[in-house]
Amino acid sequence: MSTTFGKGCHLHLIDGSAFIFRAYHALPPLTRKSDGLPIGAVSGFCNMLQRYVEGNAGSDVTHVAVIFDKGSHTFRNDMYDQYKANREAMPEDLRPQMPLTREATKAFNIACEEIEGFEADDIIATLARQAREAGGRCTIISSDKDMMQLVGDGVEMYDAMKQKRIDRDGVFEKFGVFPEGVVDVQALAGDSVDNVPGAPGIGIKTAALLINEYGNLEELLDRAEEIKQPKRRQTLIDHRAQIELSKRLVTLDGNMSLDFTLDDLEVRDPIADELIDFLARMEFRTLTKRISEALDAPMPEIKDVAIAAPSDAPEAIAFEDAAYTCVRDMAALQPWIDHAYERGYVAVDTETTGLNDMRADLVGISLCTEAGKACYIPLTHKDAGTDDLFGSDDLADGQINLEAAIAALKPLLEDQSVMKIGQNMKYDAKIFSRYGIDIAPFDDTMLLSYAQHAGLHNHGMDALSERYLNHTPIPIKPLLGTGKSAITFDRVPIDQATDYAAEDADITLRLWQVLKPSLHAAKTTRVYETMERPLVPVLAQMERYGIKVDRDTLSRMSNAFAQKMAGLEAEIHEFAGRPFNVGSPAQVGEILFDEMGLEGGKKGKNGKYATGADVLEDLATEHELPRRVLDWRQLSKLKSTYTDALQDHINPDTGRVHTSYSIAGASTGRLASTDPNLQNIPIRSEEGRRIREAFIAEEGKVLVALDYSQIELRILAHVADIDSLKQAFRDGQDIHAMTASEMFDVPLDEMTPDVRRQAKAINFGVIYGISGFGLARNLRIPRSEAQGFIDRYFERFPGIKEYMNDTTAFAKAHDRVETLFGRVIHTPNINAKGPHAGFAKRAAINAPIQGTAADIIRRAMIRMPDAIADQPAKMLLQVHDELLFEVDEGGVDKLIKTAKDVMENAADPVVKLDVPLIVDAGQGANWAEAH
DNA sequence: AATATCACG
DNA sequence: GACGTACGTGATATTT
Repeated sequence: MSTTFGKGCHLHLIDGSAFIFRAYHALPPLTRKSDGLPIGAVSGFCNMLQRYVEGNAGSDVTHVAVIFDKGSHTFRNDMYDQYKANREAMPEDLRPQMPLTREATKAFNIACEEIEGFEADDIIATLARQAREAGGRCTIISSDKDMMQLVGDGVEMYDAMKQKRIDRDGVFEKFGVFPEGVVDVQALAGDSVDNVPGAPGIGIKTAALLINEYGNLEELLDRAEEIKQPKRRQTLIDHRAQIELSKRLVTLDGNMSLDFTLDDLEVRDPIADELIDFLARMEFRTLTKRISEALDAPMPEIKDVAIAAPSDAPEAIAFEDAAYTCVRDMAALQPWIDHAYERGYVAVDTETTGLNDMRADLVGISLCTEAGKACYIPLTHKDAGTDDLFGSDDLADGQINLEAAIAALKPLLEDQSVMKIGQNMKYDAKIFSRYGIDIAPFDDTMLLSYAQHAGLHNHGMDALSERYLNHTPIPIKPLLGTGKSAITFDRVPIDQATDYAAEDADITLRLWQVLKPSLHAAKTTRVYETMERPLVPVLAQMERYGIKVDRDTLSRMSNAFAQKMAGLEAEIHEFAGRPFNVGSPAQVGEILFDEMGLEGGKKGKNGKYATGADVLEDLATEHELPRRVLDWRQLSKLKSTYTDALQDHINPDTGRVHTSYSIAGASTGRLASTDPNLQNIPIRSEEGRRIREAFIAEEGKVLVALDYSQIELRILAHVADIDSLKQAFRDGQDIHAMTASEMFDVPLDEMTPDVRRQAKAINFGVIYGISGFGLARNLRIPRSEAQGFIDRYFERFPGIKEYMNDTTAFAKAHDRVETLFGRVIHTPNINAKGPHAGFAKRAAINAPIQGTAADIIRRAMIRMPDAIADQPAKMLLQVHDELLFEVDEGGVDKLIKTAKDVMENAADPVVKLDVPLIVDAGQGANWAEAH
């Protein structure tokens, strides 16, 4: 029944990606009611297709196709590696919807085409050319200016949004040239969206002027010397190669070889069953109804069960009654995999031999596909053994072979259309990656909670289960035991392991059913999608790389510290008149205040003297002993926490130290580093700083440190809108000197270091929610004087006081504050009375500033891997306002340029800061040199 | 398990 | 007018 495409035929080509992105951005994040699958873009896409079909009833269109992009790497990336390089990554909640838009197109019985490595534009160009050569007409349904070069001679565009046809005149309106001149204009003007460089300083207007004058780009470039304006002439001469490259980038490939013909695109009527079945599966009630009526087909029933079961719905199986399955062979595993595909989501949890994801081995995997329905797949449990306490090293019977299970689960865990749900997915993802599985897409209940409830409670599974499911999870302690007799999970009997592990997956799924739907109402979808979840793979990668630490350097330092400590200890005992434990604050207090009778001993609530550094510092003027104790403590700290402990953290397999970052630990959005903490390696004291010499680059490589300069003060200047501070940052002035000058009426060139130091303390104090008492203690000045400084400061910078008042008022009204990027930090004690009140107030003032800085570096980190993908460089560590890289010796300059650029522009495009962000760079063979 | 101390931004 | 007080973290040793 097929006609050959030719004269009288009319081909419609729909730009699929344009439809999808418009649908995604125009609609609020809609989720499928039964399971929470993000579905907003698919819904919008279907509505647009439907409107398109309705609008075309009775028109002359004979052929139609929806054309999609496929793959992110195209031949244009081979030409120019920066092509489309500044594109934001696809939102996580859009990715699983992409395959569904293809399904939708097919459900409408419209041809659906995509070709790996090519943009939709090229396919469209090729089809448009074929249609034209066959003597037919072609309409491209898109408003993308990149395709305007195709217009003319039977080819037109149609802007579905503005409902406007674009013909040759329409193109002229947009570009100032007719379609044949479009690529020349684009080559000159460049395109910031696709990152096509063009000629600097030349926009569309100028470009059109030039092309119209000289006829075409080649002519223009050949005769560039004739241009009168000197700057323009020079630009064209200097950037000739870049302009020619730009032209190649914007020119569409209309000569692709396709494995289908125009005839395959003939308009077909929808098949009612298939279309309605698809729409019903997506649970689009309104659209299903409308189309059922239009096609005169019965309206199917769409189940109306929300994932978070309403209270009047039948209760999900109680945890106590849930019977969990132990999967012991492949035949038993398959139904679980099938069910996961069917539902489109599955909760996953791994059990391992330990808590260190760099070293622990996989013991088993649990899956949960609906509340109360979960299984545990034991893989490497050891034989229980009969009388031997430790059991044998043989594998227990009745377990699937590890490799076979991995092979069976890998497609599911990597399938873009199935959402994997985990609690603290970074851990499981790291384990899976060691077994060759790149788990995606995923949701993380810990991060869902963190995005919504930071500041209210912690986000561990136990706390979440208690709070949101009213259920206490089975504790792990009784299974593993404690102390010396503790066993690893592979020694836990499989039946006990099943109850525990399957329940974890069950809990995780139920938490997701509660926490995912509430994300949107909490207005934290964007924070979760763009600043929490995408960070997981980035951190996982950094943790896996680790940083090289030289054991010998640490060991030598430990010995040196031990010697010095022994000397100090002897002196201290001498001064005290008797031996005692210098490491015991209680005993130090006794010696100082009871036995030696020094003044100023203050007892805390436990009846112990305070002997903190500030106290000893004051006493040091009166006696030799306190100074010695201070020195001893410094060395003790350095030795025990750093030079000794760090050695134990060197991974024997890699020779490197692998920290673990907790994403949901700090309420403000900062990361925290644990096991070991690499965010508090000494630097302030000269002795401590030398510990950084043990953090080294691999042979032939260099460590590069990039840190934001004064980022929190810059954010303060922006949020409090202080013109003089903002201007000072724009001018690159010394901000503390400038503050001092304003406050104390001292001209900048007469500034003394001491006055500047005081202003610096005040600047930082402001960020922390300043008080006279705190400033007085920090500067060691009388409280009245400190209060005077603060009053003076607010007098000179009234906007700061206003910011503080506004922030606390907002917190009191809403019980939360927010960062510039919308991160929510709850302040539950802000309306409390008593001593809590002061804490809460200062925390509320600090949180938006610290949190915004945290957001900015998070954004930089998320963009960094793509930005440096082509460089011999790895991002290793984050220390709040600093990123540390390891890079091949020859690649230092390029890395600094790229990474600095990413960091300085990390707020874009969501927040436009009134102050520039400045990043300083250092490099060296070790961390001390790099900083 | 709680407390005191001190390392970092 | 008194209360207490700089913000955010993690690791270690001592003491309970």
